Order: sequence, then C-alpha cells, then structure tokens
Amino acid sequence: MAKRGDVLELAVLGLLQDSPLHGYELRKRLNALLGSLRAFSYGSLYPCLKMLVREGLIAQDTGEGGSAASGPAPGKRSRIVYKLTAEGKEHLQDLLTESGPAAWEDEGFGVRFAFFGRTDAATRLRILEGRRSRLEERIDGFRSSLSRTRERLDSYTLELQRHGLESVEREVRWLSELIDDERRREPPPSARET
Amino acid sequence: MAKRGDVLELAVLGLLQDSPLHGYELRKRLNALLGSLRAFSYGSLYPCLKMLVREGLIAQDTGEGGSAASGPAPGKRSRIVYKLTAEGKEHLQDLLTESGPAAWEDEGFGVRFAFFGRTDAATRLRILEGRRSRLEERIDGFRSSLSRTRERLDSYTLELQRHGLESVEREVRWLSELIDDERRREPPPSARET
DNA sequence: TTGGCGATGTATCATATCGATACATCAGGT
DNA sequence: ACCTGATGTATCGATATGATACATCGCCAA
Repeated sequence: MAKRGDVLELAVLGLLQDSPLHGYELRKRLNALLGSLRAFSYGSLYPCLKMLVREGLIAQDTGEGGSAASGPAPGKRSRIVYKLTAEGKEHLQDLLTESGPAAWEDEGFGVRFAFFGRTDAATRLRILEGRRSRLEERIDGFRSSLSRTRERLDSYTLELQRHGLESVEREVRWLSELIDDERRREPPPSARET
Repeated sequence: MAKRGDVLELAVLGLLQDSPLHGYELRKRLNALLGSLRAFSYGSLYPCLKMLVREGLIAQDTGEGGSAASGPAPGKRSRIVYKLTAEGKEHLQDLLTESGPAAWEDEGFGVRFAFFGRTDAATRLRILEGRRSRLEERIDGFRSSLSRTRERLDSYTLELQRHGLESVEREVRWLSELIDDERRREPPPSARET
C-alpha cells in the first residue's frame, strides 16, 4: 500500500488544477515543489500521465479554450498539454480529503501539505495530528532501541542516533506549532454534535 | 553511480568486521544502525551477500574457530554465518577511506559516519567538510529557486520550502560542530609539508 | 550561413529495488 | 497437544530509477 506512484499521481493532479501543463513543465514544477523531499524521473512521470489518461482523470488539452496562460511563450514546438477532467477534479478532492495513515507517511504527508491550500480546515487538522502521532511512535521505537543497545555503541554511532532522534523531535515541534495555528484560525467547534 | 547497493555493501562489510553474523541478525543490526536513514529488505540483503561471497570479500564461517561470541544462544537452528575475508578487510578499508562525492551523498555519508570509529582522523575531516559543502550547494539551489517563485506560492507551499531549507541549515550547523570537535581532537598540522 | 550548444520536449529500456510472501524450525505459554 | 510469535533463508512480481535516444528551437559567434 501507499506506493510511490500514488504520491506522484496526487502531485500531478494537484498541479494540473492550477493550469494545464505538459510533461516537461510538470516535472520542473514537481521538483521545485517537492525538491526537498524527492525528485521524480521521466521514467515515472510519463507512464503516470499515460495511466491517468487511460483512467479518464486527465485529458489532452486541445488548446481551443482561449485566453489564459498555459505555457510560457507558446512557440510551435511539439508538446502535449494535459488538463484535469471533471472526474479528475473529483478524484483529487477525494485524495486531498483522505486523512488516514496514507497521509501520515513521509512522502504522502509532504504532497498533501503542499496542497493544504485546497484542503478544508478539518482535514488539515486531522492530517497534522495523524502525522504527529506517527512521528511520536517513531520516537518511541528509537528510544527503546537506543536504551537496549546504548552501551555497545561507539561515540559516532551514538551521535548518529542522537541526531536522528533530534531531527524527528524537531519535526514534532514544527507540527505542534502548525496545529496551534490551525486551531487559532478556526477555533474548535467546542460542543458541536453532543 | 553511487547506487544504493554500494551503501548496503559497505554496511555489511562494516558490521562483519566486529564479528561474524548471519543474514537475519545482520538485517536487524543494519536497521538498528541506519534506521533513521533507511531500512533494507531481504530482497536486497541476500542477493548482496551472495555477490560478496562471489567476489571473495566474505565467506561462510564454518564455526571451528572456537571461542568468541558469534550468535546469541547457539541452538542447532540452520543458519549461514558470514565472516570477512582478508580481501574483504582490505576492500572495507578502501571504502572507508574514500572521501570523494560518494561519501557526501545522503546515504553514503550516513553509513560512513556510522563507521567513523574505524576511520582515520584526516579522512573523517575530509568527509565532514565535503558533506557540508554539498549541503551548502543544496541550500543555494533552494534559495535561488525560492526567490524565483516566491510570489506565486501560497502560504503552505512557502512554509514547506522554508521548513525544508531550515532542516538543511540545521544539518550544516551540526556538521560544523562536528568539524570543530575533530579539529580540537587533532589540532591542525599547522605547517606540516611546506 | 553555418554550425555549435544548451534548453526544451517526448519517450523507453535495462537494471536496481522493494514489499510481500513462502517455507521451516524453535521457544514458550495454556 | 496446540497455537502464536520470533527466528531463519530465500525468491518473485510489481515498481522505480537513471541513462539515454531522438528531435526541435533560440541564440551567439566565426
């Protein structure tokens, strides 16, 4: 479950929601957006586009629509521009609303966070909290593994463990700040459905 | 270049230097040691072991040698214990002394750092500095990409970029501290070869 | 105007890698 | 006696990657 391709699919659909794009431009934006997480290769992107077309989530944009910006200077160079279909928009909404474990994993969380601007407040909060508890589990695993093996580790190994642990703890603190922000923005529904 | 398998190879050789081990135990220690970076699967480990045997870097340990601890309680369960050969030890030393770009990448650096205890001081310093400048390049790329696209990013995308950037900057600071430690431990050769 | 070169653009393939699983023995609890 | 979970070796199909092929374009210099 939660294959890497799913992440790519979500990212492509998300980017196409803004404006129709062709493969090359798509890859550039993909790596600008998620560069801190991971890069995608053409070997993944093009098959993914093909599959999305086959499933009817995106379609070739025969640019008759008219005005808006699609590419940079529209030279006559051969390019295949894709746009979201109605089904694609629907599916994207489903994916963005998904707040279960798939949205807590490293990459799955990253993409969804990048598109938080299109996600409703309740989902944002669920995802942030899920991600945080996911990382807290990881911290627990770390700590117990560390206490089990601490004495037979040399100082460099120990430092590596310590640094890894600290990174995750720092990420948890970051998430906590974001969660507080969200709560401030939309105060809790106090007692909505009792 | 710098495939993932190379990292696994180095890690296996490094672990076997301490004591002969069998696959299952090897994987456990691997994921305890590098858990913060990445997990290795059996689908990678066993082929790797096979290849290392074929290349003569490790060999089956027919446990006649006698006394020392190899596994936990030596029940009669079937297991294949591997040990380093002389060639393997030699190759491991070469790998640990490598201080070029391969030792600056995320995973390559992680493994080598984990085995810093077996690495000489000059190599440690070269690797740490190489890694740092590698990350500084990454920061530059980040910044310029950010300044090029800042205005058309929503607040969440921006926050993601900011957070990614900060993580790398933090890592650079960590490296700088380590470098200072190394320098203090072995003061610079001031004017050794002039 | 020729030609070189780097960016743009689409596309595929061999290879590397992962996750899941099969199969088997063993320790310990009920 | 049975069941469950840890130990242990091993492989396979599905996926992902990096490299590369191929072609057009804009631009600058000789």
